[in-house]
Order: sequence, then C-alpha cells, then structure tokens
Amino acid sequence: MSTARERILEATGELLATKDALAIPTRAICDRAKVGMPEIYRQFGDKQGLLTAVADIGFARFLAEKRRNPLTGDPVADLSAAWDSHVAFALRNPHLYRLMFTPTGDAKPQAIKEAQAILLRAVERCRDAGRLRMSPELAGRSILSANVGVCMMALSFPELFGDPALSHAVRDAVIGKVTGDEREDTRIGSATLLAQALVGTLTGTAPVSAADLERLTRARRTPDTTPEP
Amino acid sequence: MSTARERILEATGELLATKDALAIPTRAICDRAKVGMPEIYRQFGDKQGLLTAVADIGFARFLAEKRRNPLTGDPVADLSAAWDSHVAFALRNPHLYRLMFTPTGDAKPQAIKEAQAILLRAVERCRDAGRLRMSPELAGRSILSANVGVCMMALSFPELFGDPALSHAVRDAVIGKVTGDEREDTRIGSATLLAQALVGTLTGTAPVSAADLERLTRARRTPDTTPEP
DNA sequence: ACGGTTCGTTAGCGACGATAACAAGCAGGG
DNA sequence: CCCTGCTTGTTATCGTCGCTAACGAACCGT
Repeated sequence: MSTARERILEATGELLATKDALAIPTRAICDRAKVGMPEIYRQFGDKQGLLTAVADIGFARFLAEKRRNPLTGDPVADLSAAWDSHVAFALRNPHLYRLMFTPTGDAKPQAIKEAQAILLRAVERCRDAGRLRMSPELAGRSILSANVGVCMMALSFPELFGDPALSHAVRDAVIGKVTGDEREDTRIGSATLLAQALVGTLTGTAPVSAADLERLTRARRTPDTTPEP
Repeated sequence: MSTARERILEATGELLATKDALAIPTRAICDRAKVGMPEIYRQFGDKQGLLTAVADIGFARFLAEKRRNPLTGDPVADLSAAWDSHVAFALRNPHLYRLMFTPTGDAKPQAIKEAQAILLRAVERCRDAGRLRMSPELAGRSILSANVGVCMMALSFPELFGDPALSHAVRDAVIGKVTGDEREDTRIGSATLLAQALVGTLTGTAPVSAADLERLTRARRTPDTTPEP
C-alpha cells in the first residue's frame, strides 16, 4: 500500500485528466484516495499547496520526457524536437498544463526554473556549435515564451489556433531567429549563384568555387553574434 | 442613474483591477453595484456569463486601443507597434487579460475572432506591400500566439519573463519571419557587394547597379510566398 | 508497556453560487 | 380609474465548497 500523500497526488492527477484543477472538489479527491479530508491539509496545508505539488510532479514528468529526447548531431534540430514534445505534452495533458504554466494567485511552481535551465543547456549547445545570435538566457526565454503561447492558444481556442502548422510556423520563426536561420545560407547561396552567373556572363571565365564564397560570407556573418545594444 | 446591468459590469471591472476573476465573490459585486444578488442571474444567467460579458467589454477596450494606433507608411513597423500595445494592455490589466485569453471551462469569448480579424488586416497591408511570406491567416495567428505567450509568461513569472527585451526579441523574431526580415536585405546586400567586388576584380569593369541586383533577387524571393506543403 | 507520531472518522463552521418567493414600482390599454 | 404585464429590489434558503476542531485508532522505537 502506498502512503496517503502518494494516493492523494495520484488521485488528483487522475481527476485532473477530466476536469480543470479549480473545478475538482477536495472531497472527490479524498473519496478517490480513500483518505479523510483533513489528510489533505495535514500533508499540503492548503488546496493551493496540493495543486502546486501536483504541478511540480507534472513538471517532473515534463522534464523527464524532455530529457528522454535523444540528442542528434544538430542542436538546432534538437531545439525543434523539444518544441514539438512540449506541444505534445500540453495537448495530452491540457488541465495539468494550464495548472503548470498559468498559476493562480501567488502559487508559482518553482520547477519552471528547471525547465528554463534545461532549455538553456540545449541553447548553449547551439552556441557551442556557433549557431546562436544572442545570449543563451534570452534565447531560452524567447523559445519558452513563444512555445507556451502556442500551447495556451491551442488549448483555449482550438478551432482557431489548434492547427499544427501554426505551431510549426512559430517554432521555425523563433528558433530560426535565435539560431542562425539556415534559410540565410540558401539565400546567400542563391546570391552566390547570381554572382557566379554574373562573373560567367561578364568574363566568360570559369566561376569561382562556391566553397570560397561560403567561407567569405561566413567571415562576414560571425560578428552578428554579439547581442544588440 | 445607469441601468443595473451597466452598474454590475462596471463594478466587476473595478474589482477585477484588484483580484483575480474567480476570487471575486458575487456578493461583493452586488454590494458595489447596489444590486441584489438575483439581478446578476437575471441579467447574465450565470457567473460565467457575467465574466464572459466582462471579457467581451475588455476585448472592446483592447480593440479600440489598437484601432487608435495610427498607421504609418511602414506596415511592418505597425505590426511591431501593435505587438507593443498588446503587451502594454496585458501588463496594465493583468486579471482582465487572463480572463480574456485563458477562459475557464467552456466560456470562450467570441471577441477573439475580432482581434484576429484586426491583426489579419494589418498583416494584409504587409502583403500588399509585398512583405509577407505566408498566408495572412497563418501570419496573424502566429503573431497573436507568440504575443499572448510573452504576456502570459510575463504575468505568471515576472521575475523570469518580465524583461521587456524578451518581448522585443520574440516580437522581432516572429514578425521578421512572417514578413520579409529586413536583415535579409542587408545580408543579400552584402552578398551583392561581394558579387560587385568579384566582378570588379575579375573584369576591371564598373560594377553592376545595386538596384538591378535587388530587382533580380526580389524576383527570386517572391515564389517563397506560397505556403510549404 | 508506554508516549509520540501518523492516519482515519465525524461533525461542524463560514462563505460561496444559485434559486425561490414575494413585494414595489411603472408602463400602457380597457 | 383599475387591471395587467414587465422590470427591479428584498429576503430567505438550499447545496456545495474549503477548511478546521476534536477525538480515536494504529503504529513504532526506547
């Protein structure tokens, strides 16, 4: 048999799969957990305390799911995968997600700092790969803010904002801005082709190596890594 | 003397400036509005009905504030200004904002479609100026989702996400991606300079006009407007 | 065996959302 | 004028909620 505290947390989590957190009566929790009402207040002091404890457990699951995400060689692709797993978690546990990311009153779960820390590490891998254009802190918070916004809108107004293409658009926008958007390369590449064509038509000589041009443009690009004032 | 309905709405709005919506007792509303309790239920049928009515009034103020925003010649700059006024409104009316954008239960205010419509018009002005890279609908929803996310995180976790620089970073990211980021022009411009230098060194002739190259690159860019499959 | 801690049970308080029942005012038509 | 119908105010009450007090039973180490 599990302890009373564990049963209360588990029962709350199960009821949270059906109703919103504030719509769950403590008596229903006690019934399901086979516990008397005072046990909740002995263990958590408050209903808010119970809910924040549940939110923290939710964060633990959330972060465990993110840690289980394998790291590929491309840290930017890992950022995208983390974004998608975030959205999937929100859609799979809507009420728990709202409890975690829109705390009521002054009951802010402190586990969000850990989520930010994990994102920070993922962003720092991008920086180490030379693919970050701002401070890791600002980058991580930008991604998390936009990610939460997409999830909240998808949960609150699914008919208008539930489209997965919306999530992908915002994801590519913010990740692309934070890291060096790979479209830059293709665009500069097309300008390179243009330059090659110009050289070819104007001189009739063989075009310059694309690798040479790429090296030159990369040299021009790196100073942009410093944050704007 | 105003009608009972107006007094109830006004009283609720005033109390909403101090507490969260769900923490406001209907009796406090009745006391302040000088109304008996049944009046609320005669007018709005429900507390949810009252709150959604208040949320709709909040949307009206929100949209009026946006409409008051003057239109400059640069539609992209107008998008940025709209983003900033959105954030300012959220920080000025935190509880009302949460009531508007994170509805409880099934009480979704329908006024959000109007907000999306206004954003849509602002985005279409960008498209008419040739500065849009996706469908206006997707663009508007992307901006609104990210905007709401920044506001919600700033309200819920101000010590971590209250930095205005964070709002600006996400704003520039999503607006830059949706419209044609002006950095593209500068980057392509530098590549153009590179091409000019190449042409100059390899041939010794006068470089091609930058306007000609810009016209060519713009011709290559427009097909990207079509949404990805 | 004993005292302290944890857990379960009952009962109850005060506040809340919501409703019923009824009275007061005020319109317009006979 | 009264009668009728509608909106507004008043009081009382119901059921539920979060929360607590009081008491008792089980457990555990010394």
